[in-house]
Amino acid sequence: MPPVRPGAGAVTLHDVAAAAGVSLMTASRALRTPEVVSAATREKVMQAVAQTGYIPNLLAGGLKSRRSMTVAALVPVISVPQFLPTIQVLTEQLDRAGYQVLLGQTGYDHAREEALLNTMIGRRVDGIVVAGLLQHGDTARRLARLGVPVVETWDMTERPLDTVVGFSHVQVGAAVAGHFMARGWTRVGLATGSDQRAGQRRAGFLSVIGKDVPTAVTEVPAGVPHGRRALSALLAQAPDLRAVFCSSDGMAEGVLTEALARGLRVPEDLAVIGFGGAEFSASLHPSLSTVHIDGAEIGRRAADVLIARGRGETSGPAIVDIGFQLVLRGSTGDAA
Amino acid sequence: MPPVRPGAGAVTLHDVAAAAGVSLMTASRALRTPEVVSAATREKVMQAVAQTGYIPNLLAGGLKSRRSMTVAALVPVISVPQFLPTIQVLTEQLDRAGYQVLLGQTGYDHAREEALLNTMIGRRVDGIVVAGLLQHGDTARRLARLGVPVVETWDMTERPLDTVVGFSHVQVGAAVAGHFMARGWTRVGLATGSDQRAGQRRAGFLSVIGKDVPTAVTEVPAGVPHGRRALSALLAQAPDLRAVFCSSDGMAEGVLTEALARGLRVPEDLAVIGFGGAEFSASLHPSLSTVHIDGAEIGRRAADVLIARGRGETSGPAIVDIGFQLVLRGSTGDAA
DNA sequence: ATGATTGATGGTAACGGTAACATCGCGACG
DNA sequence: CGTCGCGATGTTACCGTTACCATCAATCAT
Repeated sequence: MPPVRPGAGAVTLHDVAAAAGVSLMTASRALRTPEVVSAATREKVMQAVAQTGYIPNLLAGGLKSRRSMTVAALVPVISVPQFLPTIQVLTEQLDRAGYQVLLGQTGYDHAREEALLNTMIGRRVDGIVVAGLLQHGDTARRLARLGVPVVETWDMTERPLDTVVGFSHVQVGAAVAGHFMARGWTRVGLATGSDQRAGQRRAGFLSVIGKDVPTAVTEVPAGVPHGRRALSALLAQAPDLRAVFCSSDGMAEGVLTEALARGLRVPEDLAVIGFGGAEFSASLHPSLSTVHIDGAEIGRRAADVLIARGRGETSGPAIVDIGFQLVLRGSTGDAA
Repeated sequence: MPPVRPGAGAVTLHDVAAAAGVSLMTASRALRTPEVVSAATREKVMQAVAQTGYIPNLLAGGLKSRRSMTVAALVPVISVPQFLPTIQVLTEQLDRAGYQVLLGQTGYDHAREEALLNTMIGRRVDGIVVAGLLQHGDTARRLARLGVPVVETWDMTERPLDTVVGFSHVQVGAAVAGHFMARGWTRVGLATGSDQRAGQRRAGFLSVIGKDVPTAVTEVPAGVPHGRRALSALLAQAPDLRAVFCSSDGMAEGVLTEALARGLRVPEDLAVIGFGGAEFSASLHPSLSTVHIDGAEIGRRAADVLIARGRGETSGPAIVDIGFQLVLRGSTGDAA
C-alpha cells in the first residue's frame, strides 16, 4: 500500500455542490442554516451529501467561523474517580449540542496547567471546564481578554474567573461539625489532606466546633493505608476520640479498618464520616456516612453554561452552588 | 461588557513576522522547522513571539498541513474504570508529542460509535484509539480509505482493521482453567457477562477443561449484587462447586460476599478468581486472585503506534499482544 | 405602474497558517 | 571569470469552509 497522502480522497463541500447542481454557498447553507434554503434545494443537497458520503471539515469551518465546536476539560489526572461523573455527563451533554471534548491532564502541576491552557487557546476551544479553581495568572487574564468561557468546578469562590459550578467546602465542614455537635460528640478529630480544599473544610468545621481539634494531615488524602495511619496519629493525640471527619471515603475506609484492628467499635466507640460519596461507601461494614457531591450535576450545569454561551446568550449567574448531601449511615449510627 | 467577537484580539503569525521584521513564511519556519533558519533570525522571531504573546492557531495550521495534531479516544463511557489507565497514559504520551486527545463516549451503542467516528473524521484526527474492537462497517472502510491510523485495544483479533494492542481473552480463559486443573479442581463454574469477550474467555476456559461447565450469565458483568446472584445461580446448578471464574473483580467480590453469607469458606470450600486486576482486589478478605491486565501499557503502546505513524514511519507489527498476568492470592489459596 | 421589500441564490474574499516553488547572495570550482 | 550549488529568505497559491455583500425574480404597498 503506497503511503496515502493524508486527507486525500476526502469529499469536500465543493463536490457536494457540484453533485447537487447548486453553488458552494447554497450547499453550505443547506447544511448550516437549512431554514433559509428552499425545501427543494435542501433536498437535493441532502441527497448529494448522502450519495457522496460528505463529512464536513470542522477545521476549515472552525477557522472561518471562529467556532471550533470543541471544549477543553482539564483534570489533574483522568483516573481521579471523583471527577468521572462530571466528565461523563459533560461530554454527553456537549456531544448532544455538537461539541467534542478535548481532554487535558495537568498532573497537579501549575506550569503544565498553563501550557495546556495555551494549547487549548491555540485550538480555539469554545470553552474550558476545569476541575477545581484556576490560578489567576497571565493565562487566566488572557482567557478573559479573548472571551473564552471558563467554568471552574468542584469548588466555590466569591470571585470566579468567569463561572464557577460547585459547592462550598467551608459549608461541608460546618455541616459535618454541626452533625457531630447535634449528636453530642465534642471530642472530635480530622483526618485530612493538606490541600486548600481540605483547609476550607477544616475551617468550616472549626468555626462550628468553636475550638481547635486534633488533626492528622496526610500528603495524599486517599487510600486505606493513609487512613489507618491517620487514625493512629489522632488516637495518639486524643485517646478518647469520639468522632472523625475524613478527607475522603478512601481514608475513611482506612480509619474504619484501623478502628477494627484496635478493637474499637464503630459507631459505638468511634463515629466516622467520609467525603466524596464514593460508591463503595455504602457497602463497607459498617456502611460509611459520607458527604455526597453530585458530580454529574456539576457536569450538566457546566455544559449548560457553555452551550448557552455558545448560542451567544448572556451568561446567567456566574456562581452556581449545587450544594452537597450529608449521607448518614451506619458509621455514625444513623442508619443500618 | 460588550459581547466580544470570538477570536478578536488574537495575535497572528502575521503580527509576529511584522514585529520581528521578517516575512510571514520565515516566522512560520522559525517555529515549525527552526533548523532551516539562521540563528539570528530564529532569535528575533522567538523574541517577537514572547513579546506579542503569540499562540499558533492550530485550526489554521491543521487545515493546510492536513495534520490536526489530535487523536480520538473512544470508550463506551469514561467512567469504566478498566480503561482509565489506558486513557491516562495515552493522553500523557501523546501530549508529550504535541497531540491532544478528543474524548468520545459511544455508550455501547454502535450507531453512536459510527456517528462519533464520522465526527472525528470531520475533525481530521491523526489517529483513533478505540477501547475494544470496531465494527467493520462502512465507517471502518472509510477510515481505511482515508488512511486514518486506528488502534483497537483491550482485545485481540487475527484481522484488525489496522493495529490492535491488547491480549487474548481466549488465552485468559485457558490460563485460568489451567490453574484450576493444576489444583485438581474440576467442579468449576463461570460467572460471566454476555458480551463477546466474556464468550471468548469462556471458550478458552472450556477448551482446557474439556467439558461444559455450569455458567451464570448476567447482563451487567459488574457489581456486587450481580455477583451474589450469580453464585446463587451456580450453586443451584452445582451444589458441589469447587471454583468459580468471574467476569470482573466486582462480580468476584459479590461471589465472595455470597459465599460468606452461605457459610462457605474461601478458598477451602470454594475458590474464586476475578478478572481485571482492580485495585481493591488486593484488599478484599480473602484477597482476591485475579487476571491483571496492564492497561497503562496498552495506552503506551497505542501512543507509540500513533506517534510513529505521525512521523510517517511505516507501521510496525499490526498485532501487539501485551499478554496478561495471573495474580494469585488468598481466594485461590495461593497466597496470604 | 413603480419603487421597496422579501426570499433564494451566487460570487468573492477572507480565516491563519503551510507546501511548493522562486529568488538571491555568496563561496567553490573548472 | 562564469556558473553551479547551497543555505536563507520571500512569493504565491491554496487548505475547505463561512461571512458578507451582490444579484435577481417575485411579491407587495402605494
